[in-house]
Amino acid sequence: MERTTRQREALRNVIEDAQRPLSPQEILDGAQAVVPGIGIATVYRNIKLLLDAGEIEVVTLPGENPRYEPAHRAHHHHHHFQCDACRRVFDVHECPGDLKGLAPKGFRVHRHELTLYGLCKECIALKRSAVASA
Amino acid sequence: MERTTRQREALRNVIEDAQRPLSPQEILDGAQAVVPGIGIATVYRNIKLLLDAGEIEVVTLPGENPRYEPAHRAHHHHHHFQCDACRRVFDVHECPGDLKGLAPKGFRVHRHELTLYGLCKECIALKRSAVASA
DNA sequence: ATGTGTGCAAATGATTTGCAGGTTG
DNA sequence: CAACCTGCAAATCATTTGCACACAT
Repeated sequence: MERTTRQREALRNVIEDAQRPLSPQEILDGAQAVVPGIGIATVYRNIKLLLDAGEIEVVTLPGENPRYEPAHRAHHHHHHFQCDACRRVFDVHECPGDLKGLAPKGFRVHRHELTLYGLCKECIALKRSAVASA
Repeated sequence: MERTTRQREALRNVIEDAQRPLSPQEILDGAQAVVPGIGIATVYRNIKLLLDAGEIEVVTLPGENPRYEPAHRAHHHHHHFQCDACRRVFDVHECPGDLKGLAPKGFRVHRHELTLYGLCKECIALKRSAVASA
């Protein structure tokens, strides 16, 4: 049965309080403040536990190391938008829908992942003011 | 100046002849058949060279190590399919089309990446024969 | 007390780099 | 023969695992 430890509680809180998906190292950094001496191995072990328990979810974008966020914040089926300027990632709740027809014949499609790239609202505004002040 | 070596030629051919993006290890395996003794370091060094030369392009899927494919094949807009069983990656030439409407309002979408997941033809066949022999 | 959890360090797996010797132009 | 290349092994980087000890229940 799963036990309650200072380390696990600290890790849970760090992930919960973050306003964005965190990398294992970022999670460790946050937990160090509460439980000095906590090790990176404990972070990885608990990430796995929390994933299995369905408390957190992994966010994997192409070419980037995995990050983790609370499951309740990640909800149901959704996609991501990454800003080419600020690199931040936003949730996209729209979905193109059924894509099973796209695969080569004979293949079976179970699910899909979509990442949109471009400029977020804020970076568009920043660019506009930069041009204006030029 | 860049020189012509058996190793480099072999690597180029393996990548060119493949019908799908290859991992460094897959490239090495293919090249071993032509140049026994070729090492993984040579594969990585030449991948970097070919990337800089614009001959090949990187394919990065969420949570996966990079794979490489010839630039002329990558230049056509396309997507990827990854088999949940054998983990191999295949090109998908179909595209759902315009996805600009999916992003939050105020965002500008420049491009998108789509990855389909499921079972490839071969793994479906393997599963079928496994069931048959059970 | 009993088994889970933790820290440390060694083990992985992927990729990079230093070095000494081999090959190309 | 000078510069470029290669193979090997050691070095990184991120992540995993073995072990002995600590701790929750």
